[in-house]
Amino acid sequence: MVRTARFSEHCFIEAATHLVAEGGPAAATMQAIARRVGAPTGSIYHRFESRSAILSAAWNAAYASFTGALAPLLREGRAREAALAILPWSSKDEHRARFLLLHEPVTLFEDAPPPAPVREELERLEEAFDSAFRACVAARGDGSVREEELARARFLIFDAPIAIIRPHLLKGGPLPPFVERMIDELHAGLPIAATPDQGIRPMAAA
Amino acid sequence: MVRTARFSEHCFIEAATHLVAEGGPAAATMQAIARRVGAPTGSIYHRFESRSAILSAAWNAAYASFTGALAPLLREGRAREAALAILPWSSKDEHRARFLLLHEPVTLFEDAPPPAPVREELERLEEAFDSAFRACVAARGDGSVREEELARARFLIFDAPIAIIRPHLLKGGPLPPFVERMIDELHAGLPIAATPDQGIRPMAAA
DNA sequence: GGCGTTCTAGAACTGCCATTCTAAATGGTA
DNA sequence: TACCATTTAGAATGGCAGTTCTAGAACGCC
Repeated sequence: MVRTARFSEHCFIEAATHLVAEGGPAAATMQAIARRVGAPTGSIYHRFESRSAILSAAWNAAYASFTGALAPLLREGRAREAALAILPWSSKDEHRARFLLLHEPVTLFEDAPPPAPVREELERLEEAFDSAFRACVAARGDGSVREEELARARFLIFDAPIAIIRPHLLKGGPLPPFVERMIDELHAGLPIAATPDQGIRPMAAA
Repeated sequence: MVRTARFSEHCFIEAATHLVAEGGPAAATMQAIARRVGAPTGSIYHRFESRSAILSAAWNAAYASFTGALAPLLREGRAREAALAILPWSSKDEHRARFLLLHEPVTLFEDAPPPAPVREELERLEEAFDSAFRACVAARGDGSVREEELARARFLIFDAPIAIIRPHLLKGGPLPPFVERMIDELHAGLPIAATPDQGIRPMAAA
């Protein structure tokens, strides 16, 4: 067609991801993103209609990468491996992990809501991830999925591993070796299938 | 002395806490805080030297309230009760819980660092909390404190309960009853004292 | 090889927000 | 009662960041 682009959508997303990972959402100003890429600020608007569009696109990319690593394992019912998958994923590129795991979306999009198509894509990603969880839980029990078991699975496979590595992401540097053991023991000690009514300890009834 | 103040330090902190809890850090502009209190914007500067001063003061207050509820239990070695203490604390006032548990400090203070005295107070609070953890871990073992055990204790008592209730804080509304059981079983299944080398399962060695 | 489309390039605009400033009000004290 | 430190009150300021605008450059097609 016409003039070849020097700057791709991808490189703007990459720059935004790095900036947020290193300095928080406020560090990812349009000028900072442009400066990092070496482009004029105006060029960003040829790819993204607004700041929240580029930030939410970066969020979607990171979320898709993460859930894409876990979902296949979940669908096979391999909960433990799925929980451990966060380790290679987060060390593969630390910036994306810091971006995704250290910031709530609400802190990114509070000024302006992201455009509809990007928001819809995130909803699709979340639904796909949710259905993978349901498949995992169903595979482990009698096929039915109770809310409590779903919450347990999400905690064991998603939130707990994140909580385990989060302090080390904040400090920076490599993950200590014992985080793998913690995730492992967590799965050995807390089953996804909720024990219906017998408290583990007498005091637990409370 | 002189003219009596209509607006206290406390009510500005309260307003800032609510605004962040409801709409994220960017919602807590100086004018929004003032409007919520019914004061002119200038009045805030008679109590706080800057925006990051008031936000960090609010952070310190919430952090002190939370750690103050846990520390006494920790020092007595009552890890399970400490882990469960987050439940009454967070339902006592949901706004402070949302403020503290849903936002990393980095997203609050990224524009300007908080003034030195407030930062130092936070360091004191963090040290006190850390020492309570060390006391708890020491009380449960032979008195020595290994890094791994400290990390386990922080996860079991602090990060994991937060991770368990976070999804429900994000959605809003009351906590489902099974979160208490999850925290309980977590402590029954994953001991603070690290099992030195015997994997729980054969595959765990990895 | 001109032409139109798409891009770069960067200056200009707009609005918002933290902060400051000036003036008026207040109320205990001397 | 007069004083004056402190506060209210709210307008003014200054800067920054998102967004838009204008001009010019590059490339592939007809």
